[in-house]
Amino acid sequence: MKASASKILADCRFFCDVQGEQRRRLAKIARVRDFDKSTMIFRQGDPCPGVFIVGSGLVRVFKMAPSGKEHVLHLVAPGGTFAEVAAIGAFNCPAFAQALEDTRCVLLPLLPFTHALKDDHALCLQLMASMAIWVKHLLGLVEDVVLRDAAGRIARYLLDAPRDVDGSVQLPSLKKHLASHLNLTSETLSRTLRRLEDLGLITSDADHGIFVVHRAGLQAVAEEGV
Amino acid sequence: MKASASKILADCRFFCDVQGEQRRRLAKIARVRDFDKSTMIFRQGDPCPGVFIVGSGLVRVFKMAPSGKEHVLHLVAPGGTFAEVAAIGAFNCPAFAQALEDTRCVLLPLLPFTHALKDDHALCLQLMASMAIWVKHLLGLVEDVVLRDAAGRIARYLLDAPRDVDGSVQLPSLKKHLASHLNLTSETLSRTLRRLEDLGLITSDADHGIFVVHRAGLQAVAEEGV
DNA sequence: GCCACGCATTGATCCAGATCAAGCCGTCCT
DNA sequence: AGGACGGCTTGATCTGGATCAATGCGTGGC
Repeated sequence: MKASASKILADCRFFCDVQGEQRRRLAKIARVRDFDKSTMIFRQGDPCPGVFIVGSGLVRVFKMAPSGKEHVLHLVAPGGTFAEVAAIGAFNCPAFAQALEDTRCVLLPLLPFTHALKDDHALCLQLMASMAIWVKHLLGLVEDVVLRDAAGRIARYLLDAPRDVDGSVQLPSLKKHLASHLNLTSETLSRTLRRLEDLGLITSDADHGIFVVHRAGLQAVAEEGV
Repeated sequence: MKASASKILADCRFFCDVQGEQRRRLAKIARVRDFDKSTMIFRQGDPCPGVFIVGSGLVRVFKMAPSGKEHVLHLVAPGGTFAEVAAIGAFNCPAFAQALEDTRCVLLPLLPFTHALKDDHALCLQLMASMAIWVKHLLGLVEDVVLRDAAGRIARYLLDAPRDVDGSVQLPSLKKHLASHLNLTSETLSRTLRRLEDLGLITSDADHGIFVVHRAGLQAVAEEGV
């Protein structure tokens, strides 16, 4: 579990294609950071500390309205990164980040990271592509929240989510975080999952496992609602 | 009005800092494209033709739900770009683009553009920053749609929108497009503007001019709603 | 000039999902 | 073991904004 910085770098989607000298350079500036469950890693408006890569654990990145309402932008699992965009764009953290479990991260501190970016064209191209993917994710988010109803969003989530070997989808630790991600209350999430179950599209079992029984049916729900 | 390709390049936020040889290279691959009012420039799912830069006119970039409901991601005025992200990330167009007026664009076709990107580190860095800004815009959009109510979204729009010399805010050509951008119906937009007017926070006059009378009050609306 | 069409405004109604409320269950702490 | 707490489910109600509908207004075509 408690991997070294270079191991974490090697295993992450963002940087795994960066090889040789560039990789060594990144490894050199990398710093390991451990966070206890539920500690806040940074807050909206903080100066950006650099790029984080999750080695183990789980991180929740979310926005907060002045009213206190929260919306999770994404849940970052091992191999994922966060704060890349703020680091690249050189602005303050646009959201909060919180460890949902005991979490080990690698931090590439802002200054050496931007220097590396300036020097290294290959790295730059690499990151460009990763950023484009992040934009795509955000567009999906907007599309979801704006153009789909509750059932549609859940259906899309289930269809897109990574599946286990047995074909089941594992829900995040807490349903309320998933609900917030889908811009729903946990009550509505609960009700809608039940409805999908009653329709025979999915089956669920303890603990947090969901089987998609009727893929085409779910697809229809994602596209047409209800 | 009908500027040349290199003039348009020189005047756009995205590329205006690209100088000398790089600029010449871009100018060389640039192609002028004219679109009549209300023609569709590309459709969601189309292969990405390259990066567009608006020289004159106005372009609406929007998503469409299977149900037919639309949501405008942004309105691109002269000096703005669109399809950059799809070009950089090498995926298909994630949205529709439509000319709202007679519009002249510069197109940097995909292939030569990506080649230029591969060769030119300075250009790469430049675009990276621009992309980060686009991400920030999207985050603002998500935040708006998810965390604010109708009045809050309109208030934020009015506060952020560029002001004329006399301090007035000019609304886009059609209110229904603004409504769609804010994820509202035009009815609700109309009603809410009236409400803000009744509260003495803004005054409006024909045509499409809005004066923010009570800035602090609007700020409060943006943050706390109603 | 006159008509037709599309946009804006206003009113009446409807509905998805939020909110409020209650009960259940698992887990952690002492 | 007992109890306190937090998350999940389910039911009842409320509400912001959508939808439906009617009217007025400006613009462009003929």
